[in-house]
Amino acid sequence: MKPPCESKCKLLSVASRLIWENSYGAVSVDDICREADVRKGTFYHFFPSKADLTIAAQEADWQNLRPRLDENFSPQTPPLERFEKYCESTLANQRQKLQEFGKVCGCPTITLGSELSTLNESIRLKAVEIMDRYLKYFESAVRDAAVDGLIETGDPRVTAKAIFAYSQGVLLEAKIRNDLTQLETMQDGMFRLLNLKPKAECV
Amino acid sequence: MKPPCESKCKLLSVASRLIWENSYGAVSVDDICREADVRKGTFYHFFPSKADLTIAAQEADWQNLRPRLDENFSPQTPPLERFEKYCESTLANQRQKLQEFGKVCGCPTITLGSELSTLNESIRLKAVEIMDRYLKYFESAVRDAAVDGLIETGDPRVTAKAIFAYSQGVLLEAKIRNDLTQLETMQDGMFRLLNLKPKAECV
DNA sequence: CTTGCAGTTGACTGACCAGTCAATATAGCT
DNA sequence: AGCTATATTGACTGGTCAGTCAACTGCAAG
Repeated sequence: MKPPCESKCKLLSVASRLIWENSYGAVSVDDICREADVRKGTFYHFFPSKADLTIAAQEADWQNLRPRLDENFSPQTPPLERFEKYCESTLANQRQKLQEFGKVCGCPTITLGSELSTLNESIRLKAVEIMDRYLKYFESAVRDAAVDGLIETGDPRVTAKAIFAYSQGVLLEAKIRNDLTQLETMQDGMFRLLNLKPKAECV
Repeated sequence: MKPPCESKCKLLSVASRLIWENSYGAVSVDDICREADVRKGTFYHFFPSKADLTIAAQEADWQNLRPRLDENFSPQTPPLERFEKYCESTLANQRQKLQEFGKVCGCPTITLGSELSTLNESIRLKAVEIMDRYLKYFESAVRDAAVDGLIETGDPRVTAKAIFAYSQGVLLEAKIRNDLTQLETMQDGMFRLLNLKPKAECV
């Protein structure tokens, strides 16, 4: 028998990758099993359904991503610089995927949420949960920027949501156009949405 | 025999609606035929494949949408007001769909493009084509606003792309959250992205 | 009246779908 | 060694998938 978790972990990572590269609907349980080199019975030993595996894979993705976000949005970093770092690491991530897979794949969570929001309530809720986790980083950065007097104040949550929506829109555009150029200048739009005070010469 | 185009048009409108409400992957040719009350042979008499029907349905959707956009973005309307009108009509459209279907469905083109950008090149290209048509409205409104001295100038195309990406991000967020509240304040973010001159008291 | 043709039908194909299950294997524990 | 949990297998089900096809229909032009 393989070391504990090997089959389960392999299923999670293969599913995560295949769904990211293709779509939920286009990836079958058989596809996932084949690439994970695991038989179907094993799949259903660990996961009650394809949708449950998908939710677990989303959570695993988040856990893998979190250290990067914790670093980008560290309270040790000046607030505006956090957005800068986030834009850079997002671009780097998409660039790497493009290089190894040949296509811009966008954000796995939002792509999946978009495909299934009307079809599978538990997957939709998982996407919302992860979106809200992102939002915490954005919101605290906006709040810290306001405290530092860098931006015209307003409801930080509203501003954070606008910036997040914008970033997801840019990512989606990049995915559909299969072209990263707009992602390279994403920071400009974020700063406009922040309503930077004129005197602020940061960046 | 039915009047000419009846079967073909029914297939287009049913496909458009089903794919909008569900997803490309979740809607089968059989589903479309059943709801259009047309037999499968008829389907394949008019369309060589499911993907071809989908592309034709996207084009038909655009043709139906165009008069609304032409009105929203009429050069007769002051430039900033055009964005205002666009936000209002988009919100109204989503609200109506939510009321009759029970779920926020977002933008059909972008949702489809997001699902299939890595899987079907011709559908991806159709989505890009339609996105570029949207962009023309946005870009000319930005340019007109600059000429009127309402905004800090910059490359109008870049600004238009940012506003478009933002609007799509907000729509996507609304779809995934199944909640229209952020869509109600979309105009604020657009105006921030426009870099309105301080003196501009429009709106 | 007949010939042609776009539109329509329904039965068909073979592949694939998600999910099931009883049998088997292996690990750690006593 | 024997027991029990968990892990694994591979064959199986019934349904659905996209797409095919030969035959049929009714209209219109010659």
